[in-house]
Amino acid sequence: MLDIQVLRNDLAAVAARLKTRGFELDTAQFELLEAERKTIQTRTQELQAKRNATSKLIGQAKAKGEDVSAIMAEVGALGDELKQLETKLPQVLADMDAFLAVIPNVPHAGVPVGMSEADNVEVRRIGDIPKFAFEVQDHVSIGEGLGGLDFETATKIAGARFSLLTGPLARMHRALAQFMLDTHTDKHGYTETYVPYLVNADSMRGTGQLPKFEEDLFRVPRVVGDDGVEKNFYLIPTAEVPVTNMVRDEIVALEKLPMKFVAHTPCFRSEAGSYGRDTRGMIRQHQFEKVELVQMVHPEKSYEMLEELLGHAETILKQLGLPYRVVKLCTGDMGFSAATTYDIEVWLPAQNTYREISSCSNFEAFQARRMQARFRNAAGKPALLHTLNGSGLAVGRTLVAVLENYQNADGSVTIPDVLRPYMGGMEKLSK
RNA sequence: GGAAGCGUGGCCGAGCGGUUGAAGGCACCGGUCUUGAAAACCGGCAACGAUGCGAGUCGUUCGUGAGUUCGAAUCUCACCGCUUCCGCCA
Repeated sequence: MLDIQVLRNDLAAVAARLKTRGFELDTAQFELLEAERKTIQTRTQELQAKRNATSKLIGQAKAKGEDVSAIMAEVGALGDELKQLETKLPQVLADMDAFLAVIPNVPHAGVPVGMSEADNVEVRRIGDIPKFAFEVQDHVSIGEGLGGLDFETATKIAGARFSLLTGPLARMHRALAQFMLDTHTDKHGYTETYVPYLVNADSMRGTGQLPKFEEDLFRVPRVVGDDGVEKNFYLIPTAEVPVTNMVRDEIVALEKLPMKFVAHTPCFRSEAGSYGRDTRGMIRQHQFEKVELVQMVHPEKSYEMLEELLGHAETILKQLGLPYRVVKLCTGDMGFSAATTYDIEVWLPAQNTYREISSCSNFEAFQARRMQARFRNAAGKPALLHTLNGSGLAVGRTLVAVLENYQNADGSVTIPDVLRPYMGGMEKLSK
């Protein structure tokens, strides 16, 4: 959510910056809503003030035993208009809120302007791309060759875009998550968290998935109470949602900042609108695991912390010996809530390209404003936090990357050194 | 699933339908005292919103939503959450 004050004071400038990310702000509509809001709100408050003052007089007169019928008639006269306005005002405010809720964040000044992925800017490349003296296989062939990767059975159990791992492959999947968690908690100072995988609509709204992107989510309806009212749970599309919402409607003490949390959770995405993309393998699934880094920080520190968080995610790839590059997303390629985003892309030999494995973003106060997530500043006043998050990393895609980058001519896969302690000392996956 | 109780400011905790935005305490900020600190004492201290250049003024908010009333933290109803007891249970 953008700051409505900024829209009031600097509408044209905001519209221009939003245009760089491909969003047309309806400034006429805003001005219309704002004018209506102002008229109704000021008139309502005026009448309320009059009512309050008169009611106070009644109390005083009654205490003295005076006749109050004349004043009562006076208040009664306010009744109709006030009642009408008091019904109208929340509607107008809700209209404005609905208008604001679908406006994406304003890109930070340092974000390259562009319309698509093609305009993203490469920041660095790390690691040497492996050379193979044989024809490389993709992770599906490798996994099926080894045994333990079975899409047919997954499809039988659930449907398309699910996977089934068994044996050493399942173990390596777990090992990766464990290794990531241990690294972030022991070396990077994050607090491990276990969170709900089903969340309410307020939480989804807080981080920006709702109201605009409901079709990307798995919705779980449930009947609540005796009156049969239906409310929804939503399966989390990322741990960002439950973890960031920990501070919703909170005012945290200055000394508690920065707050750094890591959570390993499944993530559920409907992948509506991605029919036909990445249909083979584990790249794009309805359910996948991710180790997520989340920070709530002082607004002055958020860009510094973003670089740090990005480094934490990169550490995992370095430790695993996987080649990758860091890309700064352009205005047109960023997510709805982000002010700045770096993607980390890992090298996938079978695709002969880099593929996204992590996305690290600074949301500035965009999510905090929706969540009313605040801290008490040096002056003792509540102020909005900045929130950040990044994958550290997507576990399924990391498994894919390990299988492909560590494959051998005989179809076996060498286990990266850092994973061996988590694999009972095993050095190789083979048939 | 059954029974009872409870939801008040950053935290704890009072609160007759009418100067209650809300006693008191803690925390926090400023001051006096002190070589410094602590203690003690004095003072300040809710959030959000509207409006104004500004000091300010006004409105809303006591779990949420409806209702009664000229007026609701206080009365009524529904819902949500928490606690305790019984039953069931991974």
